[in-house]
Amino acid sequence: MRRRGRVRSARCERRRVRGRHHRGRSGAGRHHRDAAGGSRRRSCLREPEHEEPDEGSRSQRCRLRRDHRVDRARCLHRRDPSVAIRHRADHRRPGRPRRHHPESPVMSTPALPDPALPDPASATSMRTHRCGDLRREQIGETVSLCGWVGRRREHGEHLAFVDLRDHSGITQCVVDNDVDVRSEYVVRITGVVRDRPAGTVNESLPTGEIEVGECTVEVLRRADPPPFPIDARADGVDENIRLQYRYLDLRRERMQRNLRIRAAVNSAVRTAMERQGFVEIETPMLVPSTPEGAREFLVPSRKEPGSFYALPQSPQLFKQLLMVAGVDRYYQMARCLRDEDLRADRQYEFMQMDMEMSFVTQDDVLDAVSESVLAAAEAATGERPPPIERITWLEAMNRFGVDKPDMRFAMELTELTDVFASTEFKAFAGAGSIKGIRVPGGADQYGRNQLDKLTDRAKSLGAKGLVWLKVTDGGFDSPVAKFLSDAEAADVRTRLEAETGDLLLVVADEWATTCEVLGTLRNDLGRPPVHEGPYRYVWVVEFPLFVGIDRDSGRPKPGHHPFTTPHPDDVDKIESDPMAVRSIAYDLVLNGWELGSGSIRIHEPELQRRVFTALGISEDEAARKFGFFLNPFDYGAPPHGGFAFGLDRLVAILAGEENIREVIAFPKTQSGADPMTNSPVSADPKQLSELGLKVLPPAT
RNA sequence: GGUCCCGUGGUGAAGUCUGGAGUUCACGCCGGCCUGUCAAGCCGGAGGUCGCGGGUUCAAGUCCCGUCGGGACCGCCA
Repeated sequence: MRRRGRVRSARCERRRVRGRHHRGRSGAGRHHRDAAGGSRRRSCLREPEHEEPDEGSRSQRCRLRRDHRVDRARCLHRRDPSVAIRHRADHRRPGRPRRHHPESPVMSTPALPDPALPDPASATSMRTHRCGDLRREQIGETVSLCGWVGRRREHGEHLAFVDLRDHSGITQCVVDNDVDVRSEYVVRITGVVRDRPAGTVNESLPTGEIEVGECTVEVLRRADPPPFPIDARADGVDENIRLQYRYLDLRRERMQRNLRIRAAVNSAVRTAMERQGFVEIETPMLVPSTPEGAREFLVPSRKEPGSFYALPQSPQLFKQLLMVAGVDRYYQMARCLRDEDLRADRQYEFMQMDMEMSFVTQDDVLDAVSESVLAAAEAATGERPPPIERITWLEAMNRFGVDKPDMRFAMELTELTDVFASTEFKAFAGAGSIKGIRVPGGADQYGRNQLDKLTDRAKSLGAKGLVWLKVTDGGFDSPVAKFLSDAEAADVRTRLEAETGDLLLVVADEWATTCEVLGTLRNDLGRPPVHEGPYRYVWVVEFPLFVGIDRDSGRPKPGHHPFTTPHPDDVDKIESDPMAVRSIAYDLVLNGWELGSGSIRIHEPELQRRVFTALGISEDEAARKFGFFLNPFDYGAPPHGGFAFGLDRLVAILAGEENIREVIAFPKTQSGADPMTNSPVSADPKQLSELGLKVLPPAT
């Protein structure tokens, strides 16, 4: 009872302390943000009423997200991509003794630990094992674990189960004294590994056969209750709150796993590139602004007020100059920055595996990149994908309507132009291209309302309209059925292999529009979540050299960039039929996500001149805009080509995530803000004056 | 620049269409009970300026306008 009294008083005191602490913490948080200064939007964020998280996601989205999470977990369990990462200890040779002297110094982890050796990341001066390490082999050993207190299950004064958690997993510790430990306290627990009593094994935990008993608990740091549970339930928490407390979000298994998949991918990519003789070379972050491409982040120069650096949107020009420099094979895990609007698959800053090689053809580049991507996939999933297939851009457009086809599902575009060659139906007559897709069993799933929405969607994508046909036993249920001849109706049915109950969607327009609209609808209606089904890697090759006409200048726009080599078979057409010229440019696509792109570059001045001319760029303009880049070629540029793929996207898909923010430790929101650091913040007037800058009042 | 969805105790939701007292549910938190639990259980309690501002109304979480914040998408991303 004496002890209980102590506990009570300790808790009472804690309650008092906690009350003050809470207020103090909130105040401190505001103070911190106040110190950062900011615009009206940010000062609004700092208001007390905004201090507490107050934004919740809506039911449907959340339910979907939760369901998705469950499915994903199942799926991952099935494919088992992360076991090697999560439970590296499993790979230890049984019987090999573990080091468990608290004094044992442990040096830094090698980049590629030999899985056959004891994991050097395990023991430290303070612990003998990580929380996910212990198995039946350790029974009888006295161990020390360090970590955060997860769930506690108290059964009166002499028995409490504490789930001790670190990045590696959870171990149940049986505490029979009354130390006051609460959620997320940082503790060190020393005790003896023992068998769990019969019937109490937890099969859902890798450590579930054992527990640590006779525990001595040292509280290393008390902690306030977290704003959300540090487990899978936080998947449903508003992302803004997760980002505000990212350091807590990252404690969760899912996020730890994602960080480690990312590290494994990085490591595998580096190894694969180095094995192939590529040299990692860093290129500058402060670079000149380049005339073409994405909007750049500008960095003002202090030494030269009024002049600016740009942050690189890619190391493109440097890597090509490295080829001129005779490096032969370059690669870099390159941070790239683009000031364009953010999306689920786009952040301001992102990582690319950037590479370039000399004296090569397309096959050499594709082989080298494939090796690196497949090695990364194997590292993350434990399974090496089959060789990557190739299709041409034209085939991708015709069959899937997009240049980044998701080939995990069918619903391919079907050619119908010839069916309606002499149609009476005005909407189809004279259309450049008519194609359709079949939504199996879609007739019942799509009511009038949804079909109207699909039509709106098609129109917003540039189509003049959308024809829908519900397949019935005798024919079509459709507003346009009466305009189709019997022969046309029969042909449509046969071509699309339509069966009763299907929904058919038909678009008639210019070829590009028809493809694009149906390709988008195909994705809208048929695309599975990114983590489902097989991984379908595909090289899309033979991109057109020019795509579309620039609205402002009236010139053709380069499909990849203006230094891309035209396809040798099409070089003759650069002047006569530029839009028909293919290029040696290629994209790598995974499950409908563009992972990256590359090309064989032009290294001959004459060909470059012809392409510039086709692009409407005069010699003067070329010299002015690209001289700094192309003049070095005159000192001897080797034939070369390269590629870059986005690591964030690759990791996201391999981790089963729909959003690259989930595989970035500290991402930005869609508006480009970081709720944790509250960036961006307004600049100190002194900084501005040093840089010779003045902020204009907001235009109204 | 545009379209759409969403802001309700610490967290997630219901309530909003059809205005009538801050109502409800789950988790968490605080206290009590509890010796084999494992997202423990039982009992009790605290906690909200319904994002913010304006309007309509006798009356607004609910209707209208604006605004801030989050998300998805179009434009943009050579």
